[in-house]
Amino acid sequence: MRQITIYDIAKEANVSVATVSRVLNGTAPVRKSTRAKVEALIQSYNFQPNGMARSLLKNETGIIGLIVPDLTNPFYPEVFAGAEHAAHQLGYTFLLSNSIGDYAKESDYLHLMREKRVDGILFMGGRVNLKQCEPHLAQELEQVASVIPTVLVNGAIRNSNLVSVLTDEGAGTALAVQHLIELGHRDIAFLGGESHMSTAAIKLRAYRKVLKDAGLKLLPEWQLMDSFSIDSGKRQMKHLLSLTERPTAVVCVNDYNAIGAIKAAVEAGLSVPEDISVVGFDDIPLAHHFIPELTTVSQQANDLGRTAVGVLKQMMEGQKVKKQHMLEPHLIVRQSTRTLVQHDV
Amino acid sequence: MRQITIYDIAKEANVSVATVSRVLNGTAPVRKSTRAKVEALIQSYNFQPNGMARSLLKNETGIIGLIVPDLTNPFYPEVFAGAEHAAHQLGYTFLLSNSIGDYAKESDYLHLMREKRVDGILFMGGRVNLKQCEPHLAQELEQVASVIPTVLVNGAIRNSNLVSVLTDEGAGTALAVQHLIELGHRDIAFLGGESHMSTAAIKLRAYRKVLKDAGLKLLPEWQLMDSFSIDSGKRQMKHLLSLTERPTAVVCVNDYNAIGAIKAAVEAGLSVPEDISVVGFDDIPLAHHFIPELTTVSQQANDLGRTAVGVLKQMMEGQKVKKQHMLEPHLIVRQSTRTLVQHDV
DNA sequence: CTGAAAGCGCTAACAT
DNA sequence: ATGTTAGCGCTTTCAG
Repeated sequence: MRQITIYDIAKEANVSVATVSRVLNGTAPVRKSTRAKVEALIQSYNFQPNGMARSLLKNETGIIGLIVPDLTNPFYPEVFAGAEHAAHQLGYTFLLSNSIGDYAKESDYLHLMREKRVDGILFMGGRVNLKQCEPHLAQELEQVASVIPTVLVNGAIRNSNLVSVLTDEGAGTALAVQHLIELGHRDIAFLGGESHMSTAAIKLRAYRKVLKDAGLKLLPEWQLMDSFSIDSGKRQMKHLLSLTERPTAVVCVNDYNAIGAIKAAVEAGLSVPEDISVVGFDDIPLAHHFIPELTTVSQQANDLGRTAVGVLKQMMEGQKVKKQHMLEPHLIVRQSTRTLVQHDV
Repeated sequence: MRQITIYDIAKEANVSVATVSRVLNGTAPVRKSTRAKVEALIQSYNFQPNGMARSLLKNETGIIGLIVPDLTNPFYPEVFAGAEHAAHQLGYTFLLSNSIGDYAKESDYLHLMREKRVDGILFMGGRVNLKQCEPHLAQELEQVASVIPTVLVNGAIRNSNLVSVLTDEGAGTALAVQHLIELGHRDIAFLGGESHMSTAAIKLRAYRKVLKDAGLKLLPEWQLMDSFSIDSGKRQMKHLLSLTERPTAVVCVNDYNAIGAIKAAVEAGLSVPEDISVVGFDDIPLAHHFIPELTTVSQQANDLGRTAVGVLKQMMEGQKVKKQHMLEPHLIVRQSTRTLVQHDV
């Protein structure tokens, strides 16, 4: 059914629409009595101005488009929460889309958001997590970004001008490996994710560098790549345990992998951390509720979201911003790692 | 910077805006050559029609407003995923808001969505999960619903005409309790959530009924109410273990409570399910990755989301729909429950 | 097959 | 302090 408009109110109050608009927005003085009359009408009709009309005129929607691969991965809701909090204070709401890492769907949504004229875009996952993003996908993103302020969250696209907000994952991994070394571990493996993703590559590189700098063993068969799931962690740990030369500790590409690894170890009759130390990455909420509680690297997902909105805001205001905004991760030591004890005493 | 409009295209192609509109929407035949000319221009300018203008005219936005208490609770992303999938196929996108169970924020968002003229609203959490919703909160919701098709997901408001899609939580709890009884348990406790929430009340009632019908012990001190968090589960289990008369199994209001309960039991030196059986509710993704894997009741969160969108769609099309759409939950038996063994042999 | 023009609901000059 | 009016960018009669 047709909703009440500003005209209906104006007519009934015997004033012009301009006056109604004025009381609505407080944009110019209105005599007290007229204001009261109008306000009463607004109340009684429960009138709410049409945002589309206003948006069309002002050329702004108050909406930020958020493209996320999969909200079911607890990392993203955390980022979302941070972003939402910041955005709400600035008066923005989110148009949200799950891209499921499907590039076509990402493109779909990119177009949709352009059509809907969102004021800004936050893009996570999919193509911006690739080690090497295909040119046409990158170009599409740049094209959109040239019209709508866009920031890549927790990812980046090389050789582009796209601005991104991300965690220093290399530094985070170094923290994890160093922690294990300090605990006396010398045989440390790396459980990776999909090798074409930049996060896996960055972390592997950091892992190698720290081990090398420490003069420790760098076995190829201890550098695994699979995917980011719990099952992947299980598979990789199973493989590790089947080797004749076993590591005493593993660094995982993310918390899911770590959980999978622990499950596999437990199923094989080992204890964590007594028999093998495991460190994760991300600090998903579950990490400190799992048994054992997970030692992990916090990406401060909340901050990531908050910062991304802050940067986006600046861009929407037409300010110039840095191309890269790096957040420092930090190590959270809990129960899944501990001092190496020599079993062969 | 100003974006290209249909007028720019029209002028450059030497046609009227009407013609451009026609090729854009295929709403009337256009001569092949003109069409080609226009399409070329659209391509080269990378023109994208302004959705706001169209929305204003058509009086529809293609947006569904989704109000959720907390995406950080893994149940909701699951619902979202189901809803998103269904909505995407129908051409809708979501405007998403975290209400954090804050009624004022819920109201805020309700107004916002009305202002933005979303085509429909999906409302979860907060006031619709209350055992008894305050009249003015209920009224506000009804007012919005009278203007915008609205469905309550996984909740309801008594004595209202608001339509809702929900799981039969009573039936689900009965399933859980019966399962324990069949395993030989006779001393079964209930770990609840906040007592003013309908879900806690409904589940408690079902728990009582099944036990009573089976002629089993119904101790008041085994019927706990706290909140829905992991910590709450811990607290409640700790309390239970401090009693002189301990249950051999517990039914929890949700998976978080169950996980907390297990943690507390483990910390107290017990094993699950050897010493005590635990069943959860919701089947969050974590449930089958936890150690031990959780026996739980699946709400089929995905279905909930999908169904809600289906019902909403019907409402948006002006169809009449049932007031209540009940989904049947089912039991998923995993590792956290098992046959009672007599310790006092 | 194509163009002219009205109008969706609102805001913001510009008058008065 | 208030009214008139011109758009914002698009779709859709209504004419040709």
